[in-house]
Amino acid sequence: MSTIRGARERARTEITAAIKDEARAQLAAEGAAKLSLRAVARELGMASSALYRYFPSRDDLLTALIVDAYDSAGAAAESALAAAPPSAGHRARWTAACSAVRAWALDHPHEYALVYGSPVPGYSAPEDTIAAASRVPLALVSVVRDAHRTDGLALPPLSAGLRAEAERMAADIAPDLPPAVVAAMVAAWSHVFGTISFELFGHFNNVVADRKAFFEHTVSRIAHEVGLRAESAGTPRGSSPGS
Amino acid sequence: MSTIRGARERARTEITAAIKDEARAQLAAEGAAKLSLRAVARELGMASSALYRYFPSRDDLLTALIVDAYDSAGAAAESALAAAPPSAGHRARWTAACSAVRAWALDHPHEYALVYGSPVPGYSAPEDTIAAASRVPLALVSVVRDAHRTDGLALPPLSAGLRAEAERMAADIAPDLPPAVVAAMVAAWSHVFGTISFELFGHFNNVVADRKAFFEHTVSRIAHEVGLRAESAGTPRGSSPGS
DNA sequence: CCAACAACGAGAGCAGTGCTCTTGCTTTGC
DNA sequence: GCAAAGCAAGAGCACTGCTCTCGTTGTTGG
Repeated sequence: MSTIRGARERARTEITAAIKDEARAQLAAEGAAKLSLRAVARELGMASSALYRYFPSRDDLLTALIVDAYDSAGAAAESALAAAPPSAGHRARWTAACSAVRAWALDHPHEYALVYGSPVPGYSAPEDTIAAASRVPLALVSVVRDAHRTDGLALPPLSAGLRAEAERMAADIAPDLPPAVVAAMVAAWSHVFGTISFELFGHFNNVVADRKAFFEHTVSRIAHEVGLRAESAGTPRGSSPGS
Repeated sequence: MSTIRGARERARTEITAAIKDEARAQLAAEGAAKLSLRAVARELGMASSALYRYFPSRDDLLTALIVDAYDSAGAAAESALAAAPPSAGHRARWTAACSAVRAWALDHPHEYALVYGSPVPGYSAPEDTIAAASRVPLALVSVVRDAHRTDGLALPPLSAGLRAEAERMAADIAPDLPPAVVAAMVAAWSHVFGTISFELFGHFNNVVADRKAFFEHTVSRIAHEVGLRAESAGTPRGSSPGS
């Protein structure tokens, strides 16, 4: 892995990358449904059968693209957090991470649809995707964790029926956070992606015009729901949590 | 339309229905991607080319199924509301409608994915789908409207940046409701479907175990976010909004 | 150094797809 | 009663994922 030994190995990694690049280009141009192995091979000047030496099936190629897409989205969220240090305020970091994910989705709509839309034909999420898939939610968790350690969190309400499940989730995801916060985090996660999906998949057509404003307002409400206090220290909490 | 005139018209409506039924069966069995016109024709004992007399293309068949799916989901929400009269309490009706949508989604996962997942290949949301697509959100709005008229609503906070957009949305969707409530309703709508989508599309795997409990808790939180007061009249609003 | 071996690229081919066009047949409307 | 329109069927085109075989080429152990 460290040093490329022979010409053959070098060629293999290069061709594998070229295939993925061309496939990604087709994905971006036409969507996952129209991604064709033969078209990729044609564009690369090779026989379609040769492509099967690198990816045993079309679904395997798609899975590789899925992992890359998860990583790409995760990297966008992480770099947004890196650019917004804790001194900027936890709520600002939360908004920055969420907006970065939305910007990534708008920039890569077909890749977003590939990972957060309906699962493809016969695919079942392979194990190797879960690490990449976890990067965005983990980035969001890290913001809340930082806030919990420094300023503290306003505990979200937790219904009695969810207490056991919330404790289980907390043990799995973030044992250092209160179960109520972890449950609210999972809800926040699905709310953020629900909003992005609705915008991207056309459900906001004729409904929401200023999508950016709506998203930022929603994300701010979600931050409040998770327990992130209002920004400037001292504001009690009642007045205007949305701005 | 009212009376079926000739044998030919009768046959046409019957065959059209048979095609849709068979297509729906294939959709439920294998998903939208594997729905094949030729397979439908084969199963119906007719030539594939004959099918084009009824649906000019595969996408048109899918569009018909999409409209039916929207209608089916909307009917599920509406009948849940019909079964839960206003006397049952607005929050109970809200929960009933949301749970009915979730139950419908779990019962018809491929149809749900067809309408709320990533849009199909050469997608374009035709005008004739919007009426059907509006049934579920309108059902949710009706619950909130009833609550607004009788018990009143707790006004959700509205950030300054969204005021104009919220007023625009309110004018379009529900002029009789406060803009802040309408904005919260749109967010609630995307949150509910984000949660259902995450459950259905596998993003809750290894995260949420008790999906029903999580969904009901989330829906209750959303109700609070929209402004629906706690159930038993008299409780101020601060104590336990989640239960 | 070179022979055995594994990886590789290309081509042909199979089964399947959406869709079109032409050819007859049947029902409808004047 | 007859022309016109609606209809079913078949052949065919261009495309897809995928498999198999057959030479070729790079790697590697003796």
